[in-house]
This record gives sequence, C-alpha cells and structure tokens, in this order.
Amino acid sequence: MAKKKKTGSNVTLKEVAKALDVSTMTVSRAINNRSNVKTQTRKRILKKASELGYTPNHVAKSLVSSKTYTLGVIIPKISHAFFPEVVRGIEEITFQKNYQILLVNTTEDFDREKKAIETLRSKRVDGILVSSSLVTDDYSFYKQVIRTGPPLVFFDRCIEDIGASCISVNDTTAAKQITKHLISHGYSKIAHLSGPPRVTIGKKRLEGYLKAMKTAKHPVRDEWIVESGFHEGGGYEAMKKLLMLPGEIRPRAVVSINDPVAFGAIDAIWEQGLSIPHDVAIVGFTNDIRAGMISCPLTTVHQPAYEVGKKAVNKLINTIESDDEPLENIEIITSLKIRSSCGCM
Amino acid sequence: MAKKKKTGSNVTLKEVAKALDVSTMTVSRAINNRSNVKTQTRKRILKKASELGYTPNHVAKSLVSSKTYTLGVIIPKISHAFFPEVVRGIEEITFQKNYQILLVNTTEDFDREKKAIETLRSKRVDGILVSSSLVTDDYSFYKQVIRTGPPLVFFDRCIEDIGASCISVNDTTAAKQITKHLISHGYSKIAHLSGPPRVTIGKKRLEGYLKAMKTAKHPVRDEWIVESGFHEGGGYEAMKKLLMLPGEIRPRAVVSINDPVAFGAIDAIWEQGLSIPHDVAIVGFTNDIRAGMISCPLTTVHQPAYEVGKKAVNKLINTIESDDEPLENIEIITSLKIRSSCGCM
DNA sequence: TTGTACGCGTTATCAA
DNA sequence: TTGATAACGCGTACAA
Repeated sequence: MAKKKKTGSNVTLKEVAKALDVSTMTVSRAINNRSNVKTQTRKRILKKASELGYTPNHVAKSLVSSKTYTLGVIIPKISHAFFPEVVRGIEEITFQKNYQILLVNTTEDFDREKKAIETLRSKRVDGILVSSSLVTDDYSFYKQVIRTGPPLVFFDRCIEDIGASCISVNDTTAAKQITKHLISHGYSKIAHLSGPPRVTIGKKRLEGYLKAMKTAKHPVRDEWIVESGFHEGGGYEAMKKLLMLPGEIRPRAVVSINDPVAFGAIDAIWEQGLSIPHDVAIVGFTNDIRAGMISCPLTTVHQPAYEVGKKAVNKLINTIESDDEPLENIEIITSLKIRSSCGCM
Repeated sequence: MAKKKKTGSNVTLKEVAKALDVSTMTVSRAINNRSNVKTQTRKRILKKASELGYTPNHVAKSLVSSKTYTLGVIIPKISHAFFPEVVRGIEEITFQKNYQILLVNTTEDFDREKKAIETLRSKRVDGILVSSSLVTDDYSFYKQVIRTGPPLVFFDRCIEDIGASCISVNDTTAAKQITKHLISHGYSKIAHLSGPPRVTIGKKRLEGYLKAMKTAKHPVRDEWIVESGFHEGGGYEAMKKLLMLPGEIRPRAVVSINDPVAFGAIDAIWEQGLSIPHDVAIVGFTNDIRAGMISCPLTTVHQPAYEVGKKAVNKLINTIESDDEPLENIEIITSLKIRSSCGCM
C-alpha cells in the first residue's frame, strides 16, 4: 500500500466564509453565480476567494450530485494507430461538453479490461466507452455491467444486441467491396488473414470476403483463411503459412483484417524475395498513417477513426443526459483507398 | 447545463449493514479486510455485499482520504506518434500501481492546457504529467501551479528550473550527433528546420545543430534556419522556403526538428521533382513508426518514448508518495537510426 | 469484536 | 438576501 500524504491543503468554502464572516452557503452561491446574492457581497467573496486561491473541490461536488463529469475510455491497444485517432475524436467532444476522460489501455487483455471496468465503476464515472478485447462468446460479464452499471457504448469492437449501443464501420460491406475490387481486376485465388473468429469485426470482415467470393463464384479453400489476430506479428506468421502452400493452390492475393496485419504479411512476402503486387497482391483495412508511405503503397479501406470517436462519445453523453436516448447500432461508412499494392492501378 | 440523472443508484455500506442488522463500520471493516472482524460475520457480510452488488464508492473515499489515485496527463498532440507511446509507458506503470489517468489532448493550445490544469486540480488528481504547449517565456502560470498545486512532472517539452522534475531525452547531444553524421559524410551546406525557439526541445536541438557545425568550422547562414513548428504542414512550408534559395546557397542536407516535420519536408522536396538523398539529404528526430517504411527510409534519432513515459510517471508517483523525492532533470539516452535518407549507407 | 459520533467539502431545503 | 441544518458514502477515533 502507498503511503499517504496530504497535498498542499486546499482552501475550502468554509475558510473563505470565515475570512469574510459570512456563511458557507453565501460563498457557495456567490461562486456558483446564483442569482440570490447581493452584488456587493458577491464581489467581496469573489475577491477574497481568488486571494486565498480557492479551487472548487469536484470530489465533494460529485459526492453530492452523483455526477463526476468523467467518462471511462477502454481501448485494446494504443499503439495501433486507429485508436489514438478515436481518442482524439472523443477528446474533441468531451472538451466541448466539459467532461474528462479516464483512459485505460488493456493491451488486448480481457482480465485487465474487466478490472478496469470495476475500477471505473468505483470511481463513479458517468459512462463508459469500450472497444472490447473479449474473444470468446461468453457475454455474461457485459450483460451484468450493462444491467447494473453506468451507461455504456461500444465502439469498433462491439458486442451487439446485449443492450448497449454500438458505433462501428460498415465492416461487412467494406470487406466485400475491397475483395470485389481484387476480383474485378482478375484475381480469383484470394486468401484472407482473419481476426479472432468470435470478435464482431473479425466475423464481419470474414463474411464480407466470403460474400464477394461467392458472388463471383470463386471457390474458397479452407487453407486460405488463416487467423492472424490484429497485429504485425500475427500477420507475419499467418502470411508465412500461406506462402508455404504448394504452387497450384497458393493465393495470388490477400485480404487482410487490418493494416498492421498487412504490414506484417508484407514483411513475410518480402522476406521470401517475392514482390508486391507482382507475385502477391495485398490489401488492408484501416488506412493506417503508414499505408500510403511504404514503398509499395497499400490499398486499404479508410476507417474514419476520428468520426467513430466523436459519434461514440456523443451517443454516450446523450444517453447519460437524457432518459430516452434510443439504443442504436451506428455504422459509419468507409471508403476504398486504392493504391498500388493490389496491382490495380 | 446538462440535465441530471441518477445512475442506477448504487448500493452503499449502510444498505448492506441494514440488510444484515450490523453497523456500517463492521461492514466497512469486513470489506476492507481489517483484522478485527469475526470470520463468521465477515463471511456473511461479503456474501450479502456481493448479492446486493455493492461497489465501493471511490468518490466518498477520496473525499475522506484526500487521495484520488488519479493522475492527470497532458499532451499536446495525440496524433503525433511519439505521444501514444509515452501514454503506453505511463499506463503500464499506473496499472501496476493502481492509479488511473485522466488524459487531456490540448491540440497545441496553451489556453486549453491552462484550463485543463485547473480542471485537474478541481478533480483533485494526486499529480500531473505535462508536455507543455507553452511557446513564450512567461512561466508565471506554471510557477503558480507548482507552488500551490499537486506534484507536477514535465516530460519531453519541459520548462526547466522552475521547481519541477523533467524527463526528456538528450536533445542537444543527439542533434549534434546526427548533424555530425551528415558532416562526416561530406555535407557542409546543412540547414535546420527548427521548432518554436522558446520551447526547450526547439532550443536544445538547434543548439546541437549549431555546435556540430561550429566544431566542423562550417559556416551557418541565417536563411538555413527556418522555423517549422512540430508538424507535417510546417515542415512542408519551411522546406519550400529552403528550396527557393538560389543554387549556390541552397542547402544540400537538412536536419529536421522531428520526423513529422521531415515528412512534410520530404513532400515538398518530391513535389519539386528532386530526389532524396541525391539532391537533398534529410534526417529527422523521433523514429516515428513511419520512418523505416517510406520509400526513402528516414535516418533519424530514436527517442525511447515508452521509457520516457515510464520514467516520468515513476518520478511523479515517487514524488506523491514520499516527502523527500528530489527534483531531477533526467535525460534519457537516444540512439541514431541510420537509414538511407542521409545518403550515408 | 462491534458500535457511535463526527468530519471530509459541498449543496438542497427550509427558515429567518 | 442570508443562514442553519442535513445529507452524500466513507473512515478515524473512541467507547462499549
């Protein structure tokens, strides 16, 4: 346990009151701009308060009002470029509306996520935004939280239809579109580096890929769907597996669950001395800051992360401040970013 | 003003106590694992508490203890890749030590920074980490905060010697080294895209550049030092100015204040149809995630952002939890990352 | 081992 | 227009 130490003891209403020989209530009223204070006294009070260096104690305020003006924000991996952009969007709105955010980075660890939610509840945040790291389909924890906890809104990695709103992008459609884009340029042996199968975005992007293949009547081999997780390392390993397939069934193009995975895969491809898109074409999903800068610029799906953040936090704040804010699954529309990694330019 | 709404009214100690017909103190003791509770009663209490869904109210706890286990973290620009890494480092430690962080993104706006500090004080955070956006040399605000507020530690963009610790990297030395690296490969007409002159890191990196030039006895022209700020746009504009210089005084190499500025500058160079490093060599500072990936990989200074975050928050927590933690300016050692943009490989 | 009284800093409420 | 009192949920200090 940590040692305790009093921080430079702060001035209270009572002290200001005593210094002026008025009641604390009068000081409170003056400082909070209530109407029922004589202009004269208000002036005296404000002057003295600033002299003494009074700062309102929000902890005490929150205890009385049950309102902390604080939101919890839970993200799986802050080093994935998508998330800082989401946070920027969230911040932009919370700044306007005078909320603050408690940020938690769970490093893709669901236990840490659970612990964080408990802590946020104890801190009595007014609401919680979550991009979940849950990879099983046991939703009991969140069902419980949603029933008994503060308002909660999912974003990006959602758990749908258990009583919370969800802000995501049109994953299925976008994955279908980008796969179709490859198909329309002549590819048929197309593989998919997929996320964890139980996670919404993993499921949806896989579904989009499959739909596009089906529509084109291109058969899909089981070996072409390789689980890669969400990060560079997983992409690298998964791609190596694909490259070990014998020539006749080796894919000529790859649809990656996201850009980091694509970057890992690209490393694996280059390591084998192969070239992109000549030997293998590849596309991503995110439009990571790096996507346009690599020597073979990556074709990808642009995910408007900043917008996702703004929409999610707006939804949350509306839910907090109004009784009848409806539950919604909002899909933000993405756009294709065609570059050269798909060999389509 | 926001409407008020009670969140799913939380269970209190008192309610648990009433349900069991014991005093709230006994419940408090049981839940906080104090020794002086009969094992029997403790069991009953814990059981009932979990049945009722009791969650400790940290707001009330904080009011009593004057301890929030919350730290404020103020950063200028979350979309600059350096900062998410710092935040990751901070998070890693706060997770271990059971603190939470209130994150504020000031978007390089000092007024927003000031407002944030006031809010954090009102929320009674136990301490504050700041990378400041202050670009003048009027330090009165921070002098006041350091005198009257909670413990404060600067990182990266520090204000030194006004009574707070500072965690940064060896900016001067690193800038000198990377400039020297260019010099040792035959460059003498070397320009500098500089940050705001009043900001520590701007000053120090400029100083390092100048030192290296002086040691090599290479004259430095005024036109070669162009203020660029910290971001892509500024780098682009500043580089255009350099490229407009007449042939004989146009620089052959550029030392950039950081990587984002270098990327902006690179765009400007390419736009003129020039090649890197053949026509102009360029080096950065940060080792941004993009640095190694662009088609002409960027030579730069690797700044261990994750370490900066860890060191800074450790310093802060030590200051909070102990009376005699000394003030320190800690410089974390960087390393040169030689790639091809300097034409030295 | 358990309980009572009080205070942390603030505001709502009612009285003056 | 101002003041006194109680309450928010918890823990310290003391008493039983």
